[in-house]
Amino acid sequence: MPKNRNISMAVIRRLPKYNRCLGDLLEREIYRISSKELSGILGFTASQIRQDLNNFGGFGQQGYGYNVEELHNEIQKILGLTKDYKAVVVGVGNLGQAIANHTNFEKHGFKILAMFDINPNLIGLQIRGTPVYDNKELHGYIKENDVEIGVITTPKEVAQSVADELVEAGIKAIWNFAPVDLKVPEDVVVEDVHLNESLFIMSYLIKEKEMLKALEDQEK
Amino acid sequence: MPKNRNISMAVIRRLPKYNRCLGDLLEREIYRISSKELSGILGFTASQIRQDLNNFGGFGQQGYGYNVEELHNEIQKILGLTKDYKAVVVGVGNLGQAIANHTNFEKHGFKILAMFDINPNLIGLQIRGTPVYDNKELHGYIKENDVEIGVITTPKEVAQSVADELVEAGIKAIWNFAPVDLKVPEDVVVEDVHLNESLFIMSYLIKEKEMLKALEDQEK
DNA sequence: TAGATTGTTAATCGATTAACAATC
DNA sequence: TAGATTGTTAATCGATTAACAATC
Repeated sequence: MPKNRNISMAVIRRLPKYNRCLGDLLEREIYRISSKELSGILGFTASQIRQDLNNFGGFGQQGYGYNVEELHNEIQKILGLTKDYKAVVVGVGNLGQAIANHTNFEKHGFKILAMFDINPNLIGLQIRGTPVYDNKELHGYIKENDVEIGVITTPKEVAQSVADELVEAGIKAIWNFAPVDLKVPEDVVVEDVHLNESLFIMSYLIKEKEMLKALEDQEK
Repeated sequence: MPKNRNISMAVIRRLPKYNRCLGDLLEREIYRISSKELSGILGFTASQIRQDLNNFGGFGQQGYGYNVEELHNEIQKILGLTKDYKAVVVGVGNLGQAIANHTNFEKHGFKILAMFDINPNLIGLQIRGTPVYDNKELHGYIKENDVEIGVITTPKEVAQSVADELVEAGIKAIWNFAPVDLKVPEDVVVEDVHLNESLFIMSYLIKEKEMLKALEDQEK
């Protein structure tokens, strides 16, 4: 009976970290854990962990802590990982293929049914078992197969128009790898993976660390 | 003359967005912009934009706004994009290859010199011009070529030991695609791209949006 | 029961927004 | 000069941390 509603993005972005941590603990056959111990592993304060979890319900027990398996199950439910999703990839470049072949996603219930491209050399091929169709068939395919997720790995120039097609066909969410801010109606989810931004942030941090080091050396 | 020091991560993570936006404006031959106009494009408040930029210096002019080209140059400098970086990729799976072949990174000064793997079938190959070497040569190669960035696209089981090798060889930063929290000395930068987490967050948001919609329908 | 640890309220801290004097 | 818009200080908002009563 989750209390839900108005969970902040800061909390949501930590949920997968709890999920992974609890999975690891289970693998190590640890079945009980306190917020204090979790704090040691995750690097969040125990207080924050208790606050975060209590957004969704009281999963712990005073004097005991949390049952790892139970909490793991709850968080999987919260994340929506207990159901399967159908996805298609648009843009059969290296990145698109890498994602389609990434077996790990399927393990978590994200099934990539097909890929789409405009390149006639690719259309009709099977790439590791996943068929490549013509972009023109995108709309029909999504409708027919109740596809919920569209992955955009096209060049940035066509990303918005692909997004429009996906929305038009009734997609629920777009996993966007193109370096653009997509405009979609508010009932469509967009989750961005902006590799460029990640790289540039790393570049900034390298520079910052070097400046800091130079400053320290100077002080000596 | 940047005032730097103690810039919050929230600000840093917005810098690439300013950078991209300004690049787009230049392409559209717009040479002058106010924080108010930027606000309309980026979706940040004008106030936040001025605050953000003033962390690094006063780039604007009262009554005029910002010179797009000048500001773009400044932000590129701040991000450290005016110099070149040498990188290697460890783990020649689909993702590793996708990253090595992603020409866009090279355009911004990130040069991928070589890839490393333990698979004897891959070692010795050239993949689109990038040579694949044996993991054993990693340490020597990094030292000899002054490689600054190591990209980890290995399975998660070996990611930490690869990170250790990279650190040992004197790398400055790790771009980590493995779903683990790497432990490194504090003078090494780690920037994570956790695709799993991104996917799970999307899953959560889909569920949340569905619940919201169901609730709205109920109210009618 | 005594000890441990949660759930939750209150206090603190940091980031965002508003306001406005400075100035181009 | 008058209008526009910055840089910057002050006010607000939200997220994190601390504290502690409830309770297993």
